[in-house]
Amino acid sequence: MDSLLKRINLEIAAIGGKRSRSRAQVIEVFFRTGPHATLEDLTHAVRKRNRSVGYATVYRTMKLLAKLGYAKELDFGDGPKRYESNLESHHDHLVCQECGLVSEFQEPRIESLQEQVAKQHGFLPTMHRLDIYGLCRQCALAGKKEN
Amino acid sequence: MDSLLKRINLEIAAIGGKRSRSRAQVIEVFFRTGPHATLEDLTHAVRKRNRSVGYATVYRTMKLLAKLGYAKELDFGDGPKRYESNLESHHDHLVCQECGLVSEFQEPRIESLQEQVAKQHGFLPTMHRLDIYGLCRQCALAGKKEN
DNA sequence: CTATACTATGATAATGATTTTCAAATTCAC
DNA sequence: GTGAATTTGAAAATCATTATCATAGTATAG
Repeated sequence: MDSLLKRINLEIAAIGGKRSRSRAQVIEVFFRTGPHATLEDLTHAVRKRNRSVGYATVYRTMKLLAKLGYAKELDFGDGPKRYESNLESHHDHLVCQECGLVSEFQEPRIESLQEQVAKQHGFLPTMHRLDIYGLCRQCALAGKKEN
Repeated sequence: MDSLLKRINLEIAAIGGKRSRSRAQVIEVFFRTGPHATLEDLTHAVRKRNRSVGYATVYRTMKLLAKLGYAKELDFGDGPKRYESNLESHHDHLVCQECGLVSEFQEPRIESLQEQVAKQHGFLPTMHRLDIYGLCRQCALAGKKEN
């Protein structure tokens, strides 16, 4: 964690930025918090430690982390954007439309088919997003019982 | 087109709704307009015919079409949501991050892998969204030349 | 250590898009 | 037509995101 923060600070310095306590706190909270947190979630979490951190700082820090490639912005079409660490290997999402649960999966065969499709279209892919919406196991079972 | 409108009106009646001229115009314009139109696009297009149609009516009509399954809401993470007809067979999107071009593709093998993944997770899928972001052929070539 | 020149911050305001409200108009069944 | 309902258009409210600005903090050169 400390070495990660150091690495990020180096990159920030490299693009002409300076360190800051608030930002470091946001970064630490972000990597310690579960995935799919909203800006509001993160702001709340940071403020538990340091009451004086403003929403704008959390916002700017997350934009910065996204720019540097450490965070990914997610948008599942409902409320606000969510953020997740980009340190782990790539994965896609299963989103429950009933309870909001977001789970993750990897499927290399899908990835490679995507590459193929892009190539066929002369398209140079930089990233993709695959979200499957529906009912998670729990909600699917609950739904069945009701009928 | 007329029969489509009739069918939609029947469904609206079935859920206790009434017809309306403005709504019919929105629906017609929507199906005649190219894909990936925003609410603003649609409002403009409708107003060419009928100056008095309000943005709210376009908004409500599109929500209704989405609810009935005739339209799909798209959100590519940039500006406002876009709408496309859901009458054609399912497809996914290639989104150019440079010029904004959105093209479509179908890949049944990806679809079936998605089914498999969902099943493995005990997940009951209702829909999915796969967007590949990157550079379209044109922009990829333009980028190469610059270097 | 201090001065200086910058970046970062927090509060707040501005923006942009979506959604709601409400009185008036329209539709439909009778 | 009449009455009970839905729909409409304009405007306001909401919600999330982004920009602004004066102040505070950080790095660096001397």
